[in-house]
Amino acid sequence: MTINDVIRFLAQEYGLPQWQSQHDPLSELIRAILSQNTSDVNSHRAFDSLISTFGTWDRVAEASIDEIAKAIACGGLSRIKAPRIKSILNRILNDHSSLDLGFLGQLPLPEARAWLQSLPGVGPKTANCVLLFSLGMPALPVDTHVYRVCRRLGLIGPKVSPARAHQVLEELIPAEAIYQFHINVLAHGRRVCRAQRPRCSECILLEGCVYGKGAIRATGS
DNA sequence: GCCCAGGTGGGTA
DNA sequence: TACCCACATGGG
Repeated sequence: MTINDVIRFLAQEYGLPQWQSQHDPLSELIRAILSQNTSDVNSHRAFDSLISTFGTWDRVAEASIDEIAKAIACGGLSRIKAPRIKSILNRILNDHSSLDLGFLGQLPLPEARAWLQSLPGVGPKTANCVLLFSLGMPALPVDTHVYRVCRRLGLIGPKVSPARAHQVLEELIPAEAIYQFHINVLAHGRRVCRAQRPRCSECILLEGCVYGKGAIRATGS
């Protein structure tokens, strides 16, 4: 089985999601930070609270760390995330004089990613969320679900770290298929691969597939 | 009351 | 470089 077989199978099972930008890059960035190590319910709650409390990002930038922390407390980890959000907004204002990350769309992917990752609290996963979901760039956010499913599929070896997995998977998956791959892997993970087992016996993709012999290869079609 | 959800950065060897 | 751990809240 090849990566193209996996992509084709996922498309048959879950469809062909078409990319469309749902949030501006800054909102996507703040959403991604609030989602770090946090359940979806809590992170959405924290984002909504931040918006309803301050209204605009300029007002968030003017607020104190304590005020931001209070607004996002319902999401958890507020004492870590509030200073990061404050620092990020100040950095954007200092570098670009307005709270607009649209300039990222004009940069080559590696430069846009490097700039994002230079921000406090922004690692590869958070940076790639902004690049993929808001700007439509071929960057793959590897969260715990994507990491777990891709390991079981043999797309990444058992000793590949989550940080390195970003590079490995982006080299493996055709750029034009990254968005649908991400969406469909999450859908697949939710449906059949949740159990904490080294292999997922009910996963169709994994029949006969083990690390090493029989594992999915990057080459071929 | 306990477990699970779930990225980043700092410290250490 | 690799590993370990702190970080905080809410739902089941």
